[in-house]
Amino acid sequence: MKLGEGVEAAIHCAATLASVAGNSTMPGAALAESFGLSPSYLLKHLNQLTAARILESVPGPAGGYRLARAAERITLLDIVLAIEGREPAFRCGEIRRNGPVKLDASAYIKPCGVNAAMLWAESAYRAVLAETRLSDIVAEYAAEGDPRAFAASCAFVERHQRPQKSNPTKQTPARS
Amino acid sequence: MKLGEGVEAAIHCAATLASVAGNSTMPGAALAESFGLSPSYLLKHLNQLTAARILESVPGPAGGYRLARAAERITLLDIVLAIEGREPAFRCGEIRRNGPVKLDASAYIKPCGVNAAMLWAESAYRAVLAETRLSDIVAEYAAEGDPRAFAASCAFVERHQRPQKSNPTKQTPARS
DNA sequence: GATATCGTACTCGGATATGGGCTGTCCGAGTAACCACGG
DNA sequence: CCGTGGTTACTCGGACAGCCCATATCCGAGTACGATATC
Repeated sequence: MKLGEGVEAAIHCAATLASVAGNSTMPGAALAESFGLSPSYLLKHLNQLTAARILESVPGPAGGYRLARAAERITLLDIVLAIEGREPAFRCGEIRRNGPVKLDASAYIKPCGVNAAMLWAESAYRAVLAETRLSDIVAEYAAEGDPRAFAASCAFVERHQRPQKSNPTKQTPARS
Repeated sequence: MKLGEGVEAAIHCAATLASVAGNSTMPGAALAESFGLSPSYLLKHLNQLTAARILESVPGPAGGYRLARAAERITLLDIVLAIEGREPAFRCGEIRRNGPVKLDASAYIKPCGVNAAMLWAESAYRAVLAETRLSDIVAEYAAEGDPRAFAASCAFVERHQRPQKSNPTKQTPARS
């Protein structure tokens, strides 16, 4: 039970991108610099977010990343699942069947109670994450956070965002 | 976000030990055989449960493991924390401070909102696990599970449990 | 001066090494049962 | 027959390798911008 540290980076990057106006983009290198992370490694996580349709990428000079949809329609659950994978954390190996007494498969038609309990707990975890929108994170940061830090963040975004020629049709073209 | 498979083994073993009567014990080898697991490896997890005061171990011949307290007072959270560790899954690296603009530490007296949201979700996860007692798992298994599997499990326990001479004072003596 | 063409520089994307932790196994310390012996 | 000592065998506990995934990095494909040569 340990989340990769890429989750933290992904959430902070998404929150930063939420401050980018319109369809402007921000390069991954700028995001990495914003949090003191390795640019090459952060690209991997940003790529995962792009594959999950949370971010959009624009190649070429003046390219970068932006949110694929409004921050109100992105939840923390989306980001966590994009980074950590969609399968549940608890995987039932059905070890109850591996005992010395071999029973017919009809004895195990009922799902494993342990698995059900663990999955129920995890559904509660995911429900809370699903209730937290990215816009909530940004709003809480703007309201509760230190004004200096917020201003510095906004200035950094303003300095590194690259406006795009309005071409909303052709973006993130290929998907293998 | 992926739990080790030792959690599943630990829960099933604890549920099995809940069926052991009185202060009798059950060897780890029998528990491993009961689920088709490697005895040597299961010992590691049972040892963790013992260190967490969930199980008690009795050395020597006719020794083994038993629950340290009633199954009603053992929750799934206890077992999960004993195996996976007590620290939260999400570790905030405070990457918001690592940006190029160096601010005074007074700008970060407020806790990180991302960290708070993730920890809040995890507290919901743990709350559900804390509400599920080991006795609930056993009762659900006895009521909902297949009667044949339950009877086989009870017979296995009955065959492998070792009664102890009533000596409740001196058990699990040393703790380093 | 306007336009087509070429070169360049910047971006993302995937393929490639490395390290830590979970997995799996082994051997040693300790203890209670068992048995032999003596009283 | 009962008590005592030694042996034995069984248990747990911790120390030792192996493998897989997350981490970290690099290089290549693709694209828009800018300069340049031409009309």
